[in-house]
Amino acid sequence: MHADADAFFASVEQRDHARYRGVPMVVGEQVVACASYEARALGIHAGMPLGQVRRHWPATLVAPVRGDAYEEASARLFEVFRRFTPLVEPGSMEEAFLDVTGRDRDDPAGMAAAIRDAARQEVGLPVSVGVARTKLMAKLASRRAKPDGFLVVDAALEARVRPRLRLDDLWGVGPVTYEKLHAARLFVVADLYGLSVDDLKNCGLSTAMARRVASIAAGTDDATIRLPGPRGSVGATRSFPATRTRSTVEAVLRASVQRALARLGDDARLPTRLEVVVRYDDGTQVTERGPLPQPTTEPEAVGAAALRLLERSGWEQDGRGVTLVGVSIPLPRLRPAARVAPGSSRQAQSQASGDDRQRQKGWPAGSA
DNA sequence: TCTGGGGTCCTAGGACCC
DNA sequence: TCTGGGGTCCTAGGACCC
Repeated sequence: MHADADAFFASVEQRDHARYRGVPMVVGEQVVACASYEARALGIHAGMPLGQVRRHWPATLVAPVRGDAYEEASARLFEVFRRFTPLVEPGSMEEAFLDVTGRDRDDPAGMAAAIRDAARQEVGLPVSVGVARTKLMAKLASRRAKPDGFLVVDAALEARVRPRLRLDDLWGVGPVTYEKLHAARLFVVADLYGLSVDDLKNCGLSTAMARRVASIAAGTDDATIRLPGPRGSVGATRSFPATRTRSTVEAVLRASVQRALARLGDDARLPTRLEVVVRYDDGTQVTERGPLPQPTTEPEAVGAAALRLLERSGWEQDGRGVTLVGVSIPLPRLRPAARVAPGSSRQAQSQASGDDRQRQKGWPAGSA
């Protein structure tokens, strides 16, 4: 099952403020982060500059982004999801895959309705639900069910629909991969029939992507729920008009360090590494990575390390303007307390990674 | 059909070790 | 001392997702 809140940010604002209900409105600061369905009907969509919205649709209401409200709504939404099954894989703040195998009393439509009702009653948000045999099909089903609906894809429907799926509609196939498939005159899933993984690799796909695409054609794409582990990294970036002024670039980088560290919250893990990203005005991007002098969340120490990495990128010697800088802080997979003496570290580490694999493999979904 | 920002996963090449 | 094979870790960059 794929459960996905409709127009999440906009729906939270409409829930909390009567003046936003039933009218075209958007959430955003500079650009539209989320448009209400009423606004979408006019042609407004995420990513559109707010200036353009105000020019063409002056009656459209604009709500500022209230991150805390969305976090809170997200937490309550996931509480609802977890009441139906502990096997919940978040896709983002507002959507998740749920393995409900054996929990739906052979009534997937009833269960989808129950989840939607619970989200509506308890969180006040519309949630669309897709039910199917695999994650891909469930995701496509919830997309099709929007807004505020649900769709159950049974075997007969899947057999009809799957061959006709457009490759550029597939979750996991982005513009780059689609372009390669398109160049090989492959457009829908049925065009993949008879092609091997090697054939797809010869189209320029990586091994992992070729396998994924081949499995979609074979109908063996996965239904595995991956339970979320601790997050892998925190980061912050900021874009700005192209500049070559050192004080500007360094100030933005320092501020990014502060924001990334703040994002760490109560996570007890101490970062040991740091990454600095620089984007130039021709769109190219470079990343400098390196160890911190010692594990720390001390802003001064992390900031100093960030400046060294920035220096190392050679941006000042580069003729191009800089349009974005930021940091990403990878978080250690092992808790410091789990560290062991050097003599046995290898065994301890391989054991730990084995555990992680076990966790990531999760549970098989079986067949619906 | 690109706006900005926050993430995950994969890959290729090199260093290093046994 | 050389050769081949296997493995891990690190680095830098890409693709994709919301």
